[in-house]
Amino acid sequence: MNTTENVAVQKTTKPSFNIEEVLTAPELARFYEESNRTEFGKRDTIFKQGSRVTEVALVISGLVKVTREMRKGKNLILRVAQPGCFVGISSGLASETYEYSVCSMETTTIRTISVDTLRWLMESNHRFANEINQRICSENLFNISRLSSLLSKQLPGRVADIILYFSQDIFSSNEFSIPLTRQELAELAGTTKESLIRTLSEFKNDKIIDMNRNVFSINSFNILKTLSRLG
Amino acid sequence: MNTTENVAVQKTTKPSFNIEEVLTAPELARFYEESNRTEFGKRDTIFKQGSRVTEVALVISGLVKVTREMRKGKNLILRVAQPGCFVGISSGLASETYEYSVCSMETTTIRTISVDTLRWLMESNHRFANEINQRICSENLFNISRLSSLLSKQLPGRVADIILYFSQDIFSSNEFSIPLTRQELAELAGTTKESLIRTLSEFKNDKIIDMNRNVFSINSFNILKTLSRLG
DNA sequence: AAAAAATGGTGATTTGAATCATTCTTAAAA
DNA sequence: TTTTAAGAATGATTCAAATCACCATTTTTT
Repeated sequence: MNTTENVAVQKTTKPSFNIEEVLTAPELARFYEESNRTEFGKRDTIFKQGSRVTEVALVISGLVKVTREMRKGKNLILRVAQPGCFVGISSGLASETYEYSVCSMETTTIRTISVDTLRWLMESNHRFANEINQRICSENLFNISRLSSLLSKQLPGRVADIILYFSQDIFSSNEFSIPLTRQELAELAGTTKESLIRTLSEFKNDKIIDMNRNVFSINSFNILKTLSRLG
Repeated sequence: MNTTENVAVQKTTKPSFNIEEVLTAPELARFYEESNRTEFGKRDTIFKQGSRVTEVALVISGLVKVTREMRKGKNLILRVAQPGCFVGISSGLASETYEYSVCSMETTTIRTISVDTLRWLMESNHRFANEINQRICSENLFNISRLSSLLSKQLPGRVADIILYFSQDIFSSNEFSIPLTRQELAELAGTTKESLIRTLSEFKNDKIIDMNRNVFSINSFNILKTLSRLG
């Protein structure tokens, strides 16, 4: 057995620092001067996969999803980003175009800065640069973890993973309302709408969770964790 | 249709810069002073998933594979790293333990440096830091690309991907000998030994490739690319 | 050189999940 | 309110790939 378990979803969506604390006054001034605050509705496109990268964004309030558009109509939700998270950095620093789309899941405010400004801030402030580096690396490890989970676990394990993900990483609660459709939940679990629904229904029948419409509550964390572990 | 196609394997394994060119004389001196040159045999473990991260490595010569150990006996090869590539950076900068194993595929020389030395170099030299950042981001985009390919393509497309990967990214030739067993090729394509063998045999019967033992040669790049594209 | 182990290859069978088809339900639009 | 559309749910069927069971071949060890 491995020391590193395949917990598909780790605490990588949670921000580990606050801009205001890390940047100096002049850097912060420049950040606010050169960034643009934008508001988005319940389900708007913030960055579109395939379009030219100009900016990265910091989520101020709300919730966004980062999705990879695969073949026609098939999507994979990579992660959900919360206030304090940056989105678009990997594409910004290593690609000409966005390699994924970013969409709001609810009313959301973001601040966008140009890639140049990001680079300037990173050169100007080592601590900031370190924090950004660490986030990129964490995101990378998170993707590796998902790669192995999505590839090696079967449905019950993957569905358990996404329930634990929302409970632990996003809402820090065992009762929560998920602002995603069944189709989107399937895109997070790497499956189809029908299969996801079936698995959720089984969980409900087995009293592992309660669920009405989009409100979920977890009855047995242990069973979910076991399902996640055993795949 | 998307602008960004799911080319599973992109040129992320190729190094984009040379240490000697980027570091200053004193930095280089420190790099050589604080790094250790180590030689490995045909299939040795360099870093072991789950063990405490102390160092990252620069591949000097040879070829290594980066693998994620999933459940009992199930592995996924994440990438093949060539001379000039660093391995272990994501784990080094964002984890206490290695999140993947690194193993030599042939006689290999590496230089290891401590994470502290890596951090020092990154703080000391902006260009070096930028290059490292860019590599981490590329690796991340590469993993995202694989995630979507492995999840959305079926076997012929995934097998076509790995043949194209070795041909284009690793050996830059349409005839090459792959230093991996069938089992390992399966671990790269995210499938089982038997299924991989069957698919390769079909490719051979259809005259898309020639193959005897570990020597592969590509007869039709176009068919492979089409298979990769259509999944 | 003989024995043992690891790797390569094949056929038959099983199976998890995708797909297809349809109904029910909630939300939005006319 | 009625109509229309979008989302949720369930059953029946199909299918790609995993698993199981072997045998052949190559490599390594004794």
